[in-house]
Amino acid sequence: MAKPKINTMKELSETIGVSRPTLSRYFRDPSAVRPSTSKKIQERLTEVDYVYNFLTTRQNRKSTELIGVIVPSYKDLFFASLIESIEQSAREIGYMIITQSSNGDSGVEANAVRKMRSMSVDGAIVAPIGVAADHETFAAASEDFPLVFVDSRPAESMPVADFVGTDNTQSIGAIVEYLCRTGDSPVFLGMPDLNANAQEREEAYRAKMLALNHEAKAIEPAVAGGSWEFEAFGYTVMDDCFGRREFTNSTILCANDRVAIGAIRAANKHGLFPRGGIAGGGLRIAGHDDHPLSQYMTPALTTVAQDVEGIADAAIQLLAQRAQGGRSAEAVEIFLDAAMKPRESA
Amino acid sequence: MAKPKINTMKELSETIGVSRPTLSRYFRDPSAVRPSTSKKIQERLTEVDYVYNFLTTRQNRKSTELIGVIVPSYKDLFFASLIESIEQSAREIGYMIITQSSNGDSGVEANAVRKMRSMSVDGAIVAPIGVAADHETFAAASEDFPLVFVDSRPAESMPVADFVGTDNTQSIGAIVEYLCRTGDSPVFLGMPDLNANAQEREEAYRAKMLALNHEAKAIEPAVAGGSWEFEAFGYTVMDDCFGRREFTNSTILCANDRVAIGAIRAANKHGLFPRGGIAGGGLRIAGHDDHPLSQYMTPALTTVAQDVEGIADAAIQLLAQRAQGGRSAEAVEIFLDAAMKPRESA
DNA sequence: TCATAAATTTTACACGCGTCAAAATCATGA
DNA sequence: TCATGATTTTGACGCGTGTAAAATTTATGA
Repeated sequence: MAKPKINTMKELSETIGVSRPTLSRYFRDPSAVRPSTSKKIQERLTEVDYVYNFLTTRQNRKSTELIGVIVPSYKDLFFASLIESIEQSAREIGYMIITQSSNGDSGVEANAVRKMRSMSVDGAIVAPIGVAADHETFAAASEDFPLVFVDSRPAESMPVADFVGTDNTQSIGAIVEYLCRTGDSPVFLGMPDLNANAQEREEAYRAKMLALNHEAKAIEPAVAGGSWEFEAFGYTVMDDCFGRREFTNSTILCANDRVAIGAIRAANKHGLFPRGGIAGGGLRIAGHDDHPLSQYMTPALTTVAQDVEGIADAAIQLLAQRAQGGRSAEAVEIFLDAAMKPRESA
Repeated sequence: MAKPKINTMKELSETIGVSRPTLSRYFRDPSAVRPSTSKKIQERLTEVDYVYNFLTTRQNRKSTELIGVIVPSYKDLFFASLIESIEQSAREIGYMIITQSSNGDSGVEANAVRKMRSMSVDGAIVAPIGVAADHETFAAASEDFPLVFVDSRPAESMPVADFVGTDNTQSIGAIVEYLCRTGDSPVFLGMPDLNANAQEREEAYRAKMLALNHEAKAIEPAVAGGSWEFEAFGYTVMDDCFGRREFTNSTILCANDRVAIGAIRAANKHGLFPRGGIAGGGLRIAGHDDHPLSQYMTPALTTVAQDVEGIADAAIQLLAQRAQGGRSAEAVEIFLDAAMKPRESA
């Protein structure tokens, strides 16, 4: 009972009985043709199986309505959430996203950017590797289409590098303030130095500690963590510390939730969390991001929630503006606030 | 110090000093032109900034070297792992993947399939919603290109529906056998009835229990779980049970790790896991999939690991074969084994 | 009813690249 | 040096669709 398959617009125009360009106009805007024609097309369309050819339609349009998205990894629920939100926001304005993972590798990232160029995307949203990124590739790309960085900024600045992300000063400030208010002042456990957030968050921590008149202290990882396996990093570093009975009674602020999840695992292995929940004093662990699973940890992870939807939305909006309004304006940087999520772990 | 920007192949051919078709041949196969010409092109190419036009090149090739991937959600590390592996495997054979999330909605899924058709992909890998899928859309798509289902099969069968996934009978069988051997026989906690795995795994559980001469028992969820928020489902159901002091001493086999993570959280909330780890008797919880975070739970989750890379690889290979060898052959179904991951929780 | 303006449809060409047949170039041996 | 065959390059056309300009139809008003 399959409908007859129509492959080209020309075929379709013949079976419907209008000229091909009329069809083209109809697809772009059904109200751009005479109502009677529009109705006729609409009716016949339900009786056949026709799908437009994406490649050829985009070839000739000024806009491809494609948006490129590049993230360091899919296997990170923060980025996964971001992609899902971006896809959502894009869908709403009729855009399609092309996603590529850079696998934490600047070479792969550069290839991904080049692929975006080859696909003539209208714009790209990039969560950059950060360290050792290929700036020339980014610069060349930003000649072709607007580029919006999210989550973190590349190490060196770009020509017109728009950015949308969380205000680390605000988010880290909020949780440092919370931790100081509710118990011991925190020590900081960073994350592998892979993007700007690693440093920015540590600096934000130090600044807030200074402002609150506490001494800042960062845990020096015994292992050199150059990988994106944050949980393993957090676990290994803290397992090592706890094994030496260091920090077993501290408040530990982790640079992100994935590190914190590893740290919690280490703490539980060493039996450092009392059964009845945290009861003033003792080990506390806090994170950053509000990773979807952080509330399922035991103890449930206290953290600050990034406004993922807000970031996705702002990035898409920014891209849309750039696409229309010309590219001359200054670089825009949008910093969104994060919200405290006090739970059990601190 | 930016290299001069070249937009079209024609421009490029003029600046290099060869004809455009020669360039075309060079890009398809550098050895297809005279060595001296090849060398000349190669050298000049490093001095300019030229990116091929993806849309137009694919328009005229017999193969677009595009593979569509549709998953129910990005925010599920199993699917995220799958996508990452597929992207990897595809990259190795020079293919690019186009990913779309169906958001657990069959309407969105159907749109995604149509988008794949419009993009003239060479094939598509689909982790289907399963229940209430739009079969007509799938059937129409499979006329255009080979379709491989992964993870689960759609409720009704397709014309030629290739499938690659885990052998639930083997995987569930293995963990049921393990659980029975090491302690009490398990009760089964399913997952929301969203795809074929939900039922298949319960049936596999019942079959194995029967074979081992144990009585099968499934926990009846008090809540109707129709969403993909598996952790919330597992938590809610078990929190309810534990609140009534039911199953507090049982061995619970969950249909997947995300459900198990929720269940573990509930158990910890009710203080059901002894501090020193599981010591014969008492509550045990096991999962299925080997979710990347399952080893960071407390207790670390005992589970069976799906061979994600194997699935991705097999799916890509299958697609490649179908693309070359014609579409006449029978439907292929590949079932991969899963590997026991005994950890602390059972 | 007819001229004229407004709206719609069609004709014709463009887009950037793949590809084939024909032309040009090259290497080889007498 | 020249004819011959092999290889490489080029000219020309096609892909499916967008789009501007021309042609046609429809609507308006006297």
